[in-house]
Amino acid sequence: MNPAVEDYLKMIYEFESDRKDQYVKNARLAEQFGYTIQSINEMIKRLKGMGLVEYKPYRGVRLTDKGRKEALKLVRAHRIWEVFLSDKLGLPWEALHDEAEKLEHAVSEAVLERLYAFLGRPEYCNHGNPIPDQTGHMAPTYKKSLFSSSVGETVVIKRVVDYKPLLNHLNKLDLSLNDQVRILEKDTFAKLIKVDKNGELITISQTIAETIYVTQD
Amino acid sequence: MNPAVEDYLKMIYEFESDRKDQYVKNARLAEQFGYTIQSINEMIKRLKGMGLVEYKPYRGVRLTDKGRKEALKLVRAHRIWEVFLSDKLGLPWEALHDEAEKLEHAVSEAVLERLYAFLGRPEYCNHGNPIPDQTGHMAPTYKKSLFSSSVGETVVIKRVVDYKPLLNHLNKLDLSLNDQVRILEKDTFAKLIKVDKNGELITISQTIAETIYVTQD
DNA sequence: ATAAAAGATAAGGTCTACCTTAATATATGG
DNA sequence: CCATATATTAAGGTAGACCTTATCTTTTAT
Repeated sequence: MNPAVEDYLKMIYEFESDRKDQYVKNARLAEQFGYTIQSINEMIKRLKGMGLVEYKPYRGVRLTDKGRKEALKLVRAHRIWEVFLSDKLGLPWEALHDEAEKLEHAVSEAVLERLYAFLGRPEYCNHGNPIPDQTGHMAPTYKKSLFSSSVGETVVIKRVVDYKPLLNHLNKLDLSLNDQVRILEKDTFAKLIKVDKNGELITISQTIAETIYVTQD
Repeated sequence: MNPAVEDYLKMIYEFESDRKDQYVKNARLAEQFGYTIQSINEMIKRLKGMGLVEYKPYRGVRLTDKGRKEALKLVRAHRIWEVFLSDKLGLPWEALHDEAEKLEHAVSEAVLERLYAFLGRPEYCNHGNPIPDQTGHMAPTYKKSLFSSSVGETVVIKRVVDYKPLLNHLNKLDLSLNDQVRILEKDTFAKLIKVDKNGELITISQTIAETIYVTQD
């Protein structure tokens, strides 16, 4: 279980859970990693040999139970490190992902459990993604997007997609996790949504508002 | 600067500073890593190509300033992680080394500086080794061994060699960093030293007592 | 139904960091 | 000062994880 293998498992896991694809296409992995499809194919064979994925030509790849278990460990490590980096070291949220990406491969389960306890067993990371426990269970994922909210509603930002350019953009808009906003106006033609945050008017494009998840307050 | 290269630099650094060898012999590196001399030779050539070491056949290898700077970064990262693992997560000292070994390669300088500040800028790690600052400067290394102390002296344990079997042995003897002991008896023929720790009589072999460093109280 | 697009496989290449076996050079001790 | 032990170099090999070019197969869309 080296870092390369681990990265593949995590990526496949994220695709599976993200869009509920039955099978993840090799081409999508290639695109995401920036590798050629041939490299992906080779690696998939290796993963299959290790019993971590099942693979159907022209269909794609899917995690086995064993593979999913491994992927969850990584997701868990990643999110726990994000909480540490943010809560204890004060790293800005756009920097968390890349640093956690390195740390997640560098820690034994024993240390991870201690770190988890040290952080107070958080349920969510600093982008609002749930942290699986040792058995793989996790709190629900917020699924209601900001753009799907109705005018007049007051909502709280609970999850954002962990993608650096997006996070930088949200910084510019002065939007963070747990911010409360009220929907003032939604223009489905102009593809814009206008919200109020403590008297401040913030205009957000539909594309961006669809990557922000909220709860009704 | 991949992990393999980093491990070599750190090892060479440790040999250089440990025994003040002018040049580190390839064979010693081979022995320490458990690799063949040929592998060492290849890697040394790579390191030389990167300008990290100078190499004289039949003499050995020595860090260049650039190499030493890199090695110090690693030593620093290693020791800072040890403090974190011990002070914040409560890991026993015999487990620190192996975990820190993985973490030291997985962290950017920016995060390391934040971690260092979070820990209160410690001067020494939990085996008593000094932590270099960003410029490479560090507090003095304790050099007086327990075995070199005289009968009747009261000393404090300030540094131990970071070697797991030794640390396990010290655990069994109930000896830790910052323990105060009084030398009761030193038998250079039997190669034993007897000390008193809070009324407890502890017998230590010369070999072990030479890996424990103290200050006079 | 078939052509174009998408996907898979095959063959051969690179680089890193290891390995082994064999030949050669140097150092040093008697 | 020369033999032996030690150290170095050379040549060729492996596995992992990537690459390219070229061929072949399946899906899907008209």
